[in-house]
Amino acid sequence: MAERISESEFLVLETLWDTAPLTATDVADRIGAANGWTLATVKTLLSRLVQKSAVGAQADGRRFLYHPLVARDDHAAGESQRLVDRLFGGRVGPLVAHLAERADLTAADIAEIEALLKRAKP
Amino acid sequence: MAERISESEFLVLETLWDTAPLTATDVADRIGAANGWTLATVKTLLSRLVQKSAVGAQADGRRFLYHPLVARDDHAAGESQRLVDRLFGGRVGPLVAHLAERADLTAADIAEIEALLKRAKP
DNA sequence: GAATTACGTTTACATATGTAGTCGCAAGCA
DNA sequence: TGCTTGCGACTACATATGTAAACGTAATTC
Repeated sequence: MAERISESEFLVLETLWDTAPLTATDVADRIGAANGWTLATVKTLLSRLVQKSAVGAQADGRRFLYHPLVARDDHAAGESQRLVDRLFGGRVGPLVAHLAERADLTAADIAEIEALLKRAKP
Repeated sequence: MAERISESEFLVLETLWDTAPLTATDVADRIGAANGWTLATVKTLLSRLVQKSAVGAQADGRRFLYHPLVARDDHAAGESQRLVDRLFGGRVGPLVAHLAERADLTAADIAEIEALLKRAKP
């Protein structure tokens, strides 16, 4: 399902997108210290992700190997859509306008987007 | 401050961006029913927005006239930046790519963005 | 075989958020 | 002047989220 994923949960999910499957300890080793989390915290986040069907767990002996059930792209697309809907009435133009105004676009970005638009054109 | 504003609070803020100042009752009249909120709920949301310094309250006799303290554009820009940072490593290109792939771009959007990019170009 | 270790599960607790009721007071109406 | 009404403040309670300890059990080590 499309259960909402929290910020911390997202960081765990990112780790699994990067490498999967991983055990809870693996995940904690990779991002625990960086976020100030103990192994216990990582375990809780993994459990909640499993509950939300965002992550799957395959038994491997007495432990679990966790792997993502939602695609990174799907999640990103969903969140992007949410933002565009909420803040810009579903219009992408104004979003890009905002980002462009804040000089967040490099020349490479511009070239990339222009190429994309050409392809998107009917 | 740049306190995070919740979804419900955002809806109240939107109302004030549309028209300000408004009393709590005014806000409730405008968006209460549509969201299934009672006046009490609207009052709580307004209080929280005031606490977060996102909304200001000017005493008008016994009641308050509420008005936004944060600009709609600033909020939108901040949230957009957050999304881009979190999901796309700060790169705008991939964000647009996602939206383009999902066919969320109309011909008008494309024209608009192209015009924007031309202007943004050095 | 006993002690320690490695796991997942259960439980815990604080803060944020969604949603709303109650209280106390001031203002207007009767 | 007393009653009603309108309003903000305070209080309340459920769920979500951040963060983690305790518990029970299986495996590994000595």
